[in-house]
Amino acid sequence: MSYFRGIMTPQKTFRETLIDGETLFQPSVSLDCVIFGFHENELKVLLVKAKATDHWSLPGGFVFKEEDLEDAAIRVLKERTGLNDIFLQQFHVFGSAKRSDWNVHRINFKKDGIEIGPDHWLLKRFITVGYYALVEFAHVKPTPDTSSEACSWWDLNEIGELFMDHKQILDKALETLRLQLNHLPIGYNLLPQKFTMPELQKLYETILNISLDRRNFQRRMTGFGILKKLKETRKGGAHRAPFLYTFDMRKYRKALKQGLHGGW
Amino acid sequence: MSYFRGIMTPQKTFRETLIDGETLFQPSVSLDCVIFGFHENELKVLLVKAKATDHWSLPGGFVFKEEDLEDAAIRVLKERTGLNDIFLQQFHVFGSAKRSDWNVHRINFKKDGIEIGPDHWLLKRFITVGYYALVEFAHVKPTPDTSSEACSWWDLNEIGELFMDHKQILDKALETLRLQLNHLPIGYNLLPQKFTMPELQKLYETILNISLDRRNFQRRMTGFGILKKLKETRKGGAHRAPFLYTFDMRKYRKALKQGLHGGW
DNA sequence: GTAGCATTGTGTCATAACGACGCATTAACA
DNA sequence: TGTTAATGCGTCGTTATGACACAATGCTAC
Repeated sequence: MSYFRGIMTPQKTFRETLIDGETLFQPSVSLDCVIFGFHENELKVLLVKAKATDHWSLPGGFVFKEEDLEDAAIRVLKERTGLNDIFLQQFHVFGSAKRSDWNVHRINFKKDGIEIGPDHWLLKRFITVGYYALVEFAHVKPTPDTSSEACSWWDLNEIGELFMDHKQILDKALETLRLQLNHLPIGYNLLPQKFTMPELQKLYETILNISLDRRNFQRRMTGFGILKKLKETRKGGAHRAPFLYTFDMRKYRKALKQGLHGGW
Repeated sequence: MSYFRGIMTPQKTFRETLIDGETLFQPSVSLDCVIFGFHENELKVLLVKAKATDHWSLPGGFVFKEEDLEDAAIRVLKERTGLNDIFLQQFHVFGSAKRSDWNVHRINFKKDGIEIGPDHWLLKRFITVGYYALVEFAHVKPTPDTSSEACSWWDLNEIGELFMDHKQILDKALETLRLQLNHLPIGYNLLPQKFTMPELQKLYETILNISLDRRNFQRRMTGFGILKKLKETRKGGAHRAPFLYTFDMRKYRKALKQGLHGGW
């Protein structure tokens, strides 16, 4: 977690929260969100850039004293994306005693004209809970908080070094996504309502990082019986217009309980 | 987590730890272990019974200020089982704000002649990290700590109500075990070095809670190429002596990377 | 000892799933 | 209107799966 993302209540400024944090938040615990979207046939991740840091980081936050951990994650997502009802999965806890060099934070704060003492709550050790979220790209309005320079989508392949251990957290999220692809409605949550078979295939290929045979993919997906083929096609592409599909959620959920059998 | 299991250092008594806890441990964070074993063709779980509680609970503990979360789990496991090098997997964080009614704890402590104030660190809110462990049943020496009445194996089917939300934690551990059966060396860690095909099958059947065809099971398992068939048989049973097998760890690990393909 | 019995070892067969690939169709563009 | 490139739809041989038959073996009971 970046040390000052998503930690503000709507009523309080960043500076106030920095002082009050110890009374507001559950100590020791933070959370970080890996927010996935799918756009232009690429998997994207929403990152934020704090003013005082050199690197981009995952949007994160802390847990209010009386707040459920999961509600805190929902709150952070709402703040950064503007969305409610986000598909959210906890995937790992990062609890190394030396996840971060907190001294860096003091220096960064100082650069920003903020002095914090060595016993400040923000400099204490935090164990962070990783959540990943799947969102419909087009519905998201990336929203930086007032302490951020930026909040924007990054192509998965273009992400370099991240703040603290955030790259590891991201990698673990991707690994989890892969393992859960046959057990959770991942396609449903990343794609728009209507989508084409090539789009669905590209999503699978991106997540699994493999390439698949177009025709076999189609046979298998339709074989699951979780798709409804529409009579519309997606015109405007340079070639033959592919048919649009939607998920048949009843059958999709039913199939996922068993896990979508077979390979990949 | 039971509120006073596994929180003692070797040097300190329970009562001392109760006082020092706030300075020793990372606040807000606890961990609970679901320790699985396999014995007499049944899946077992190691539970502890605290003197002051009415219910059995999962062995758990807290995290020292400078200790990695994972090391804390390893420490708890070592204390309860006597084992090093335990197969350990983090599976979920339980972060509901109202996981427990801490008032119950005060009453229980009082029964035991221990008075703690309303601001005592043990009565604060804890977010607990669930770990499951797989151990070789025969190697374990269940060891209660000095504040426990008992520490012993329970058959999975005979476990009734547990302390706080520990039943939910156990259920989630089982669910995770099921999902990871084809991706982690679960058989290897639960079974003794040498085992028979019927034993391996029973393990699968117990974890997945289904029954499988004996002959198809054997074909599939041998088909993976992860087993070495020995020339010995397990004599002493009432009928034909089954052959013994061991895992071919090289091939096992290699196969798990892809996931053991196919059904179940 | 030996017959009975329950369990394990091994194999068969039809069916379904899978991987690799061919060819016709169609929308945009030149 | 022909070219191009992506999509729709189908084939074929191989492999994996589910269901089941029968022989082999080690204890037990007489």
